[in-house]
Amino acid sequence: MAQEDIFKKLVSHCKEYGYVFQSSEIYDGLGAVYDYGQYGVELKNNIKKYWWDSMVLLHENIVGIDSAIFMHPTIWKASGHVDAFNDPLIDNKDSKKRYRADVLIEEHMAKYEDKIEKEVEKARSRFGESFDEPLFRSTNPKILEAKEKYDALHTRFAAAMQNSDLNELRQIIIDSEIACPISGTRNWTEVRQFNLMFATEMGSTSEGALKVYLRPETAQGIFVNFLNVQKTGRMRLPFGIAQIGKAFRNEIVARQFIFRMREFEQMEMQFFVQPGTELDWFEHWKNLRMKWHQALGFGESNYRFHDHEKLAHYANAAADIEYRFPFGFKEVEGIHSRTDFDLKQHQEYSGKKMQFFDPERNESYVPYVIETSIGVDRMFLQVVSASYYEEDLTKEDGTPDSRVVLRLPAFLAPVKLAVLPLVKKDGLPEISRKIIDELKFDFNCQYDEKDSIGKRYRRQDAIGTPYCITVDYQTPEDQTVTIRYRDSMEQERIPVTRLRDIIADKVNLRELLRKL
RNA sequence: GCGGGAGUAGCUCAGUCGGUAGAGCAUCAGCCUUCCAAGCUGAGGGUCGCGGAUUCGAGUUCCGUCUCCCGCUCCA
Repeated sequence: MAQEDIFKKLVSHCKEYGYVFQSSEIYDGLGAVYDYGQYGVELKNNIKKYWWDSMVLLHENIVGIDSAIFMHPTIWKASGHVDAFNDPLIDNKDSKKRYRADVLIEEHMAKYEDKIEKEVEKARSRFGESFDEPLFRSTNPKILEAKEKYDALHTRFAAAMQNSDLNELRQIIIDSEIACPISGTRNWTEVRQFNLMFATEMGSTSEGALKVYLRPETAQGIFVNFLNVQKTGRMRLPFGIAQIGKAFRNEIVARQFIFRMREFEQMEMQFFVQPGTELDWFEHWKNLRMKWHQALGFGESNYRFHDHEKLAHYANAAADIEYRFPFGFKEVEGIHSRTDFDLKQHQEYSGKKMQFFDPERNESYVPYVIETSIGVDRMFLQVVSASYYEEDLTKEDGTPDSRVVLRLPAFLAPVKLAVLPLVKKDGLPEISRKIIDELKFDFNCQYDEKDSIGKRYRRQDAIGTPYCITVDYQTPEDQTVTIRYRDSMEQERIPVTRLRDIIADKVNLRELLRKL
């Protein structure tokens, strides 16, 4: 089956079985916003627990926080989000390609610079030893002409950017005769501004209200609490702060189901280190995070690193962990060496010293930061796509059969076990209820007595329940039940009294964490 | 935003030339009692995405609009 079809099936499976619903569906939906259903929320919580425990439980030098979504607006000036994420975009009508208007102009300016350098090189080889480069640069007419054009363009461009003058940006592109690299035409649309951040107002009256943003990333909540946590927790470098929380971004186009949403959830950990050691720690976290993914057993070949060539303004190294989704390898997690950029910015904007006194070195400095940042929703999609199987089976009588099964790792499964009376009479339902009453304190259980036993097994397969306990006529005689395994469909007979221990052992997170 | 595709029951879809809504599965109740979906009987569920136009009459034709899916740029 085509990958795209599988993805479509997966999306409707998520809806049909209560994992993910379109937001505001009865009102025609709200673009790129989704709700998690009764099973989705359980799976999501389990994913978050796996991450949280792998950070906070396993590392004595990592602690968690939960910072507010609203933050002082200056934080986003300091972080660069206010400026860096208001990209002016322009489309070429012929090639249908979209570009950042500022990048187009910058690339055009770079051409003038190239031209100048080429002239210098040419002259250098012509004059040899006697070449006076500064003199040449300041007198050669070709260079002066290029330089003049460059300067004029630069001045105009800088002014336009400063004033956020979108019409002027478009005019610069037209006046500079910049053509689309694909179509070669100059058939451009208007320049439009795309705001990454959601703005709202804080204050009960409109006058005097403070314009605040819904955070576009959770990281800044960690940075601005760096001193609080370091001091109150008596933390010493290296140490980390973990956080799980919602973030909001106005995506230009937001699609591919829950892969790219306007409201999404992040699991971020900022690890503060001594300057100079950051690249070692970067490698360390890259590998550890990859291990965390692979411990789920979805197949090592379905993961890869993608090292960034082009780095963000705050980073000196960056890599993504990509997973092979039905629609291709896509980024699930980013590991970034953020240098001391963020803390330094906050130090400057807030006037507070964002430093750590290192007793060994007997000096204070701004720590460097390694960030691991994973999207909960993307992780959710990874887990679901890795677990979704349409199986062809053969019945005992040889006729073909099929089933849809979510092979979720037992720890992540929303429902751990279903207790099913073989038939709906002769006291079997009562025994089943009693078993659930014992187990419901430990596990998410389900009871089902409707339809044939086979149908009930299939229903549990579809939501990914790893274990089905069946109460049959032998149960009242010797207090045993059968446990049926979702993946193999095989059954074992075990005493009712051992159920709790056996299941607890299988759904425990411990074994997973031990692999890290 | 631009281009392409699609909206009819919870799901998958049919619906002829314009004549007032249909199937399978699912759900619920009952029967049956059976260890791997699709046995029997019955029931509930639809302003056909929304608005307008044409018409005696629109799920069907026309116009507008909204939403979803796919591709292009950004990112978790």
